[in-house]
Amino acid sequence: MDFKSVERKWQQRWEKTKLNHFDRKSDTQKLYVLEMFSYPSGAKLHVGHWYNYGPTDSYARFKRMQGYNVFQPMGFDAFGLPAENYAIKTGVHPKDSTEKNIETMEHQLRAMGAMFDWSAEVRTCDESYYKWTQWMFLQLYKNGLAYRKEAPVNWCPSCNTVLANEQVVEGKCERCSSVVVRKNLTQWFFKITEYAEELLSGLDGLDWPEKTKNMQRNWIGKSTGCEIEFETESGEPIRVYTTRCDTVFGVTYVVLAPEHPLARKLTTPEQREEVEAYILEASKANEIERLSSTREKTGVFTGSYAINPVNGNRIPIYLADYVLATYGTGAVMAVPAHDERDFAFAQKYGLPIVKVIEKQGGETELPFCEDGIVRGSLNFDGLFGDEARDAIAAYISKIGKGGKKVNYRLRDWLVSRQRYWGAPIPIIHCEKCGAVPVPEKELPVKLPYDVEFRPDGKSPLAKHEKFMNTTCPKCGGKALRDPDTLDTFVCSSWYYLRYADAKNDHEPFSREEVDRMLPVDTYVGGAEHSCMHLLYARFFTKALRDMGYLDFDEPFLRLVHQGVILGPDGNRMSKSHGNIVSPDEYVETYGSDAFRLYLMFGFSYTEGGPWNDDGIKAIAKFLDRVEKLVLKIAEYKVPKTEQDYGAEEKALDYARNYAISRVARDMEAFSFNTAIARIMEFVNALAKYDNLANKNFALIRAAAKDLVLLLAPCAPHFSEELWETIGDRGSVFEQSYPKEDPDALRLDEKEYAVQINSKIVAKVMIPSDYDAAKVEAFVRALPEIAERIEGKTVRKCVVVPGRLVNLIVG
RNA sequence: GCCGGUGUGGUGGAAUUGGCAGACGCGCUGGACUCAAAAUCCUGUGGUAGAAAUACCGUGUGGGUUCGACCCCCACCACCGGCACCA
Repeated sequence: MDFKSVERKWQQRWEKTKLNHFDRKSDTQKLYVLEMFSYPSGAKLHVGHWYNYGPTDSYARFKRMQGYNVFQPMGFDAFGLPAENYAIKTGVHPKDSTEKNIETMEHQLRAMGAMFDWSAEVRTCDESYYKWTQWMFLQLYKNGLAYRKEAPVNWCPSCNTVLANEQVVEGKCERCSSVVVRKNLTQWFFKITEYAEELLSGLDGLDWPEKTKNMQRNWIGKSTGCEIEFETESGEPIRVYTTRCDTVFGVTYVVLAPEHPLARKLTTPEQREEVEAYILEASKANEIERLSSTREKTGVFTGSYAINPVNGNRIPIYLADYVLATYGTGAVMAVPAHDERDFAFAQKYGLPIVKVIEKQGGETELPFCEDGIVRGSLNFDGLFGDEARDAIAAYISKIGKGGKKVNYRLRDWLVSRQRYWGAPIPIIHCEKCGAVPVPEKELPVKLPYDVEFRPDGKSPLAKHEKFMNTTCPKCGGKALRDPDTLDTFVCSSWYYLRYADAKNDHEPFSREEVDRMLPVDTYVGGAEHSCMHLLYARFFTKALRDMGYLDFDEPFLRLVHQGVILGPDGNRMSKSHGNIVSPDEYVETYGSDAFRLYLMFGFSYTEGGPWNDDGIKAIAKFLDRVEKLVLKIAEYKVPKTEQDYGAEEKALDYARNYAISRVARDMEAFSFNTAIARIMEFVNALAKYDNLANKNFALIRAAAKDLVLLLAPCAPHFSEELWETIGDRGSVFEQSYPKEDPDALRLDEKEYAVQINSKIVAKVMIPSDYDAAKVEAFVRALPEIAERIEGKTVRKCVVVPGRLVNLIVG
């Protein structure tokens, strides 16, 4: 088959007949199949895109043939850092390079022959899209879900610019190798923590990989503990959070994160110098370094003391960078006897270690960090674990020094970026009125084109006077725009909603459309988005629901992660490894159907693996074989008289129906490699039958038609072409997916493995309708079995219906 | 360091979830067609021993549970991925 002309022919025909356009008027059941949209950072589609989109498109086509009204849109996540970095390096404007990349990629996506509904295309960098991204920001702001606070950024003092984590290599700037420090800026946050509980509990009802749900659970990190207030001699109390309040009598010091607001206030004059040096040093350590547990604990004494509320002990206050400002209260009570980090720190700085928990029924070796029996803690002695924690928390609450507290590890989402290539934050800063939202009718706040985005200490937009200078919507006085842009995760947190109503120019989407089309039924994309994108999108959906813009709780009902295709050397494909495989040459040589089929057959979809093209020729051969066989069968004339239906016909019919049932099951499960294997088996059976001298033409023709239908989702152009020859009128994708005939799958006999003492000794056919007793009798009567068990007692007989008999003899 | 995942022939990968390990391919062996090659078709193909029937071994390693373990439990090894010292 000349795949090039065939691909062209059918792509044009699909386009003309609008085959891939979602039918909004139809009342058949909708099915929203979504692949994570492309990020056009590279100029071209890579194997990873193909691996995500090709097989998933086959799933979508399969569901369509099963009768669903399938919606499968595609778009581009077009804002982001790489385009800006590329611009800084080459001088090509991000808008120009991005638009060019999108053009190339869209062309390639169309050539893939997927059933994307391009009429719903979305590009996040278009004004018509980011206008509504800004609108989203304003809604969150109006509902108290967006706020400003100080937060540290990675700062390169030499480039005078903010760096992404990715741009910090071993604590140094990737461009100039200066040591990166952390610097506080006032930035916008979304209050995702307000939804922590629902984001956690909502996971239970989702058809997502258990692994991913666990990752999100850990990321949200709910814990139930106790907040405790420690008075200080300077008057300002320190609040700490602990999950081990049963150890509070063993507290021998308190530790604050170096960034803690009280850090400086609690420092005595004689400790000042040392503390300042430590705070500076801590600001240099990048987060990864700081989180390494092999790193030696460091800290510094503030000179101040706190009072342990339960026993009045006077304990020193330290700063140490093993305590994080972002978790809990940014301060911990240290119990060296029962916490490994505190133990190591106490040993290093010579702090007392007081044992207050004893191992139940054993020697207590310090640090002892498990639950145990409370000792040396007044009337709490003898209590154990949760019992002790409940009692002590209640006591702390009674004396007004805190109490039980649920804590989440999840932090609010920082959305400000000091960058150019993103959606401007629609806020105006007025000296009199403060932060004032841009009125909705003035959206979008357009991103100006003529901007100096080379790094020099300011957000690129801050240098654009025309952009910055404006008037305050409230008082009409002179005011400045927010110079920052939004994190691109904001853009991708609602795109799946926009697809439902992509051309709407007076609202982001109509409620009616979005409630009809959403939630997404099946979402397919990489596992690297488990914690960020997938959590942010869930947050947006819930927030929009609470504001009354939509009426469902979760955006993605089912989630599938495709695996990663590695380079042939087993490493992740990257320019630096020099192991990038381009899909283009394969598509050029073998055609898009063969390439897609190879991706589906050669890997376990959710596992991925190193690239290896050994099998791709075989796939092309397989398609040739199918073509020859089907075209040959298409020539057969079915006689008017009825034809024989004997054992061979029954075997073919079995193979056909077995394939139908298994392929459907495997396609549903994204187990594409086994689905294709079952189709291959069917082809083998069909070819075998075709070799017979006498054949039932009606049966073989019907079987060949089924073969084309089964193959259609996986090799769409190829199958359309064959269907035109052998099938009925119309597109193969307008046909129903074959349904298996249960009668044809019913076998009179089944092969049993016969075991004696769990070793296989024979294989034998046994009528399918035999019950366990009959099967046992049948097996024991077999001469070769009878001979083996003669004179021995059969102590037990295990029968697995349809599979196996195990005689235990002694 | 912690968390998660993976480990099956020469190779990509299957295994109805505790029931015949290695489906379906690739590669390789032998054969047919051909002067020959390619293409195509047929045959065999986990390892060891054996002419063969067959026997033994075999799912990273070592234990365990079970009539029966790639699958469940314990300990360990290797590789991959993620990371927030989470108090």
